[in-house]
Amino acid sequence: MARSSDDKYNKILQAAIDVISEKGLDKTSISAIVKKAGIAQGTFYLYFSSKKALIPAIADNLFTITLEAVKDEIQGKETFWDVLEVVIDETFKITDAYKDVIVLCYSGLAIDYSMEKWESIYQPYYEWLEDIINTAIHNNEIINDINVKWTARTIINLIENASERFYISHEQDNSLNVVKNEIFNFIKRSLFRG
Amino acid sequence: MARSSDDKYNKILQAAIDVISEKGLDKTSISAIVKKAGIAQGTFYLYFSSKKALIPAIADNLFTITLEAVKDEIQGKETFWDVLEVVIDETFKITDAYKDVIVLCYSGLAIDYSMEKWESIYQPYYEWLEDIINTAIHNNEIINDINVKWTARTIINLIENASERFYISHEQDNSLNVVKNEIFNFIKRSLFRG
Amino acid sequence: MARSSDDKYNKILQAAIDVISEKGLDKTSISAIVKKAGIAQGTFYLYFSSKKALIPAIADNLFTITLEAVKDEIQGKETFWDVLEVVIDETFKITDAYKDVIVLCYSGLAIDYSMEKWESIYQPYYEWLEDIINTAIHNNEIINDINVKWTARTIINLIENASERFYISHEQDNSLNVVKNEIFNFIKRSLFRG
Amino acid sequence: MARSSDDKYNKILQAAIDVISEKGLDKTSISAIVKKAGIAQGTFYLYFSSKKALIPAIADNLFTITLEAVKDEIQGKETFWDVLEVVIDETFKITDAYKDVIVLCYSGLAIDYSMEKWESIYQPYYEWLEDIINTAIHNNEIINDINVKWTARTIINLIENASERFYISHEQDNSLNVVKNEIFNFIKRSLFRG
DNA sequence: AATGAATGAGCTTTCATTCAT
DNA sequence: AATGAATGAAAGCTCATTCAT
Repeated sequence: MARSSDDKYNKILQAAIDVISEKGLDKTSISAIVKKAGIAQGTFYLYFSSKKALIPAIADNLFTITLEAVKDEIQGKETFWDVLEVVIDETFKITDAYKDVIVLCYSGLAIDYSMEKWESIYQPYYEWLEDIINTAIHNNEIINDINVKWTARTIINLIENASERFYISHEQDNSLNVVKNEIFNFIKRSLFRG
Repeated sequence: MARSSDDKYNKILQAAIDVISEKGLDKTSISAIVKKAGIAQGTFYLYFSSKKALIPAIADNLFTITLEAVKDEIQGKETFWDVLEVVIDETFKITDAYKDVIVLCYSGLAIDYSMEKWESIYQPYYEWLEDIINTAIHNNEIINDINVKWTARTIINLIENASERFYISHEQDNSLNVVKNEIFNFIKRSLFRG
Repeated sequence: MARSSDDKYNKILQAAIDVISEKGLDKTSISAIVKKAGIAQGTFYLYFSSKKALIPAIADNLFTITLEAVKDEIQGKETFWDVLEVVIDETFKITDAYKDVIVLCYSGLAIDYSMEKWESIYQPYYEWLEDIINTAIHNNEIINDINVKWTARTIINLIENASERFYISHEQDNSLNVVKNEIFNFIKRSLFRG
Repeated sequence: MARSSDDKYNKILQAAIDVISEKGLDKTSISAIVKKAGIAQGTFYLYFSSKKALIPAIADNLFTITLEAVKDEIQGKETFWDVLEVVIDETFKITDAYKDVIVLCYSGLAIDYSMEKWESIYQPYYEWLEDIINTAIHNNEIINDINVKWTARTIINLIENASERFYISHEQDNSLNVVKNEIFNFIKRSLFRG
């Protein structure tokens, strides 16, 4: 949904991400955002209807980045397991890079109970993985008595949670590679068609 | 941590849960809480240092309830898989009952980056499940080449996420039982020692 | 420092002086000031960073008035003693007119131990009198074995205290003229070069 | 007025002086005072009718100390000029020791416009100096065409202000002795019967 | 489209004081 | 006399939003 053509829209969005990452959502004022963006107070409202409208926009931006990164990386990968590895790698990478923004998204999530908006943002990501899974089933790479929709969502959640526990909750008893391996195997054992 | 002996502490806590569940954290004022609790504005601050201090207390309360419910239900269950079923059942039950509070906890999570507090609240739950897993490994019920700590956390996250997607995100394409089954099997396939 | 061009700044300052004079600093709320000034609550904070920031501004305003009044009146006066008389006259006049504000300044003085600010406000007044004294020494009107800086400060304090005792502490056993005379002579006896 | 027999009264008074000296009047709460005094919140009100009632009590305490110190030191001094020297010495000494309390008294001065109370506290000090001056006139040490009451007040104010400028406003261009000398001579030149 | 001064509702928090024990 | 939990009024300040320019 990003109006990438519009200079100011993105300037504001980036300024918002920067300031909120640093200060947290609550302590971030519009005035701090516009100051960083180098625009006037009132101009903000020409591009966003309210402060709350920032959050879905930020989340949307984040998911676009994630999905694009994943799609980029899977070029040439053939098996489902290669794709899974890429998804894990990229999710960890992006979680590390955007941890503050992710936390913000969680807090934004609670505002207005805007779950629907949330779901619609995730939608393309879910659907993309559903396709991948269906292909894998078709190719006899993975078992077929699963609910594809539910499994796509579960896998994404699983990986996201693991990476958040690693980078945000600092649950770092194990090295990055150990954790990535653990999650890869956890999923593989569950889905692999032996 | 629950000072169940302290009348007023719990009165405030319950009022806070009620009001926040209804209105959301942002739109909940202390004055609404104290009004519901039937105490004076200042009295709130004798029991909680600030509005933010409510959130860990509420979360703590929620986890105490969950863990107690689980422990209650597993009386007499023998196998790991029975226990897993109970954990799934209870998690879904409590997610349903406390969905508003759970959302609030997520948003609270972002305030002050208080991840440490968060972790310490989950800790007993994690440790309890680690014990269960270790026993299951010992009994040859599940495979043994897993990282127990990481797996305990992952299972809990997995189940919580599934139930939240079901009750909070209203991802209800499938019936409750189908979903519960799906998650049970997802985990079982991954851990079962055939 | 008076931004006489700025309409609102002065409107607030005047309203603050009025309200504080009437009610005292402690019992004066910002809301009373803005009400009197005919502006919104938030507007106050566009011009003053806090309630406390009013006090130096008020004091500054008061001193500017005093010094200007004195300078106005000494036009054409030739001797040091004529000038001293004017200083006494004007100090008493202004003390009478602004007694409430002066009391407020004393109390404000204690807030934040902001003595430095205080000193910098007095500075131009002190320096002006130092010049007068130096000229008087040069003209052989007064003795020359004094510390000019210290003496300037002392004379101003002496006169201010006398007028405050008269108008604020109501130490009015003697008529205004008697008191003025007493102080004039006290100083003259001390400094006159016979 | 000091109920020196009453243990708790003085314990509170001393705690108040300590806390207020450190934090300033505004930021000092009764709760901090009672905590320091080691008594209960309510007990404060058995000895002082309100927070404001503290200030005259503190001031009274300060003046009692000052006057006693002066009286102590003038034992055996014969001339008015010896006494004047003692008054200067002791005033500077006490100003240095109690600067924070003095500042507090200034700010308290503005509360309630309680000038009358103020005057009554100073009264014994003023009267004591009037007696000294009358004796000096009688002994032909100083000139006789002065208003004794006014002069007593003026001398005390003069010395107090000089010492406050020195210790509180840090007007320390000159050494302590230079300043003391300056003030002694300023007064002597004004009053000496040559 | 862009500005930024002005708005004013509404919040959290403090704290002097009370009173039942 | 002493306590200290409870009170609740009161106030400073913030900040999302508006609107005249």
